[in-house]
Amino acid sequence: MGTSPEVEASARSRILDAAAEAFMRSGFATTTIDDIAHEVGATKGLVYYHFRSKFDIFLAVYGEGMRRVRERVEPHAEGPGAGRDRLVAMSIAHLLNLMEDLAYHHVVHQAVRGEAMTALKPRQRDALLDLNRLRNDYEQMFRRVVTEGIDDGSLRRVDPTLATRTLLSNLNAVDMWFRRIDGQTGDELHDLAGRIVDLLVVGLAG
Amino acid sequence: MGTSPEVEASARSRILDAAAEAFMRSGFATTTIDDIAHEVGATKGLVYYHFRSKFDIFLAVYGEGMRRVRERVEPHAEGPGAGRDRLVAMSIAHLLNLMEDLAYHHVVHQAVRGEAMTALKPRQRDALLDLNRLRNDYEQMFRRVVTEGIDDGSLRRVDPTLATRTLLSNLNAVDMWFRRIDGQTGDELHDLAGRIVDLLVVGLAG
DNA sequence: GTCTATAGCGCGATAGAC
DNA sequence: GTCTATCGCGCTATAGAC
Repeated sequence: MGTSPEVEASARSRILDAAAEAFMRSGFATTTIDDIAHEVGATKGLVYYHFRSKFDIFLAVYGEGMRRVRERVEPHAEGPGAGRDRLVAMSIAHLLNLMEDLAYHHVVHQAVRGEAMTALKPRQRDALLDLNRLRNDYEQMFRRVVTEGIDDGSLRRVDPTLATRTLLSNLNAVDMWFRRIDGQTGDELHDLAGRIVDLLVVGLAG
Repeated sequence: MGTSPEVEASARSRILDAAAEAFMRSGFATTTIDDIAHEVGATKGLVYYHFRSKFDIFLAVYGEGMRRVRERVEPHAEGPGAGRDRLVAMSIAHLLNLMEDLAYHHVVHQAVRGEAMTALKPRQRDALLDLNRLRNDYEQMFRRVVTEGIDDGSLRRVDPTLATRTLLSNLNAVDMWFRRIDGQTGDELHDLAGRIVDLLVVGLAG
């Protein structure tokens, strides 16, 4: 909501980007406010003008990351196709988001693992619970499509909860080893994502 | 190597157990030496008598965890069976170790993700590199069996590196949600492990 | 809005009693 | 071998200048 289009990113969003990078590199507990400020090219003062605490920054990154991945994956959940096809499309979209927005994804993953647990003020606790609810809804969306795939015969009869958990934690685990290489095209990323999803959907045995 | 059998666990191993639990609960960076000492029912003094630093404790837990999982999985890698069958046996053994030794497994997983990175002294750096080599050998053992499975026709033609990475990170991701329930029998754990491995090997689609 | 300076304290590590 | 006491650093967070 700036006054002119194409302006420089706001201080707030530059701080969020820097924090996401720093949290990915060092983890929440080890990252210092000075690290974040330094990455922005500023000092602590700026950071504390825009955010009340380190944990509030973490929450903001978590929220932004969830918003972005949902926006990208949700459209593929609906539609006329078979459950299996929709699940594949969602999974590829999830992976592309991971690859193109690695730092934010990494922070969401940290949050899901329950890292970054300091002593929370009530305000922060509520915000965290809200975000975790969003995250559960996201998983629930995958589980729904898995169930529909079983019902329409495009997936075999597996435990939907276990299968969804397995699928998502595997997609997320890609952030452990994936690092974007310079010059990698969108097509190459799409191909890699497709091969990973194929391993999960079709399995190792034919 | 105590002087009598069936003695109480040594102080050193009680500290390791306590540290593994604490690192699992709070992560390396957030865990304090006091936390560990408190869990042992002692004070800092004891801990620093047996270990030189917090990171040295982490390394010792990492090493012990790697030793245990290797000991349990390695025997299944050899033998006359098809690659696929050996891979399934190894994966189930890996999961059973995870479930029955959750805290140690959790710390190994943290180490593999590259958490716990403080400024390392040369001595610690060398020890860490040694352990990471052990860990790479462990993954290499899985990759070898995957390749053999492809060659003998029991697995389909996939990229062995990508497939192994996917398999292992998925097996490890189980530590995110698995919590041992009281009264769970060994058979129940074995059954759960089998269903997870089935999802990975056979896939979601038939 | 952004900076500098500093308060305040938690925690890793050490010294030394028992 | 285990405890108590304490040092000293590094970091979150705040106060106040510009």
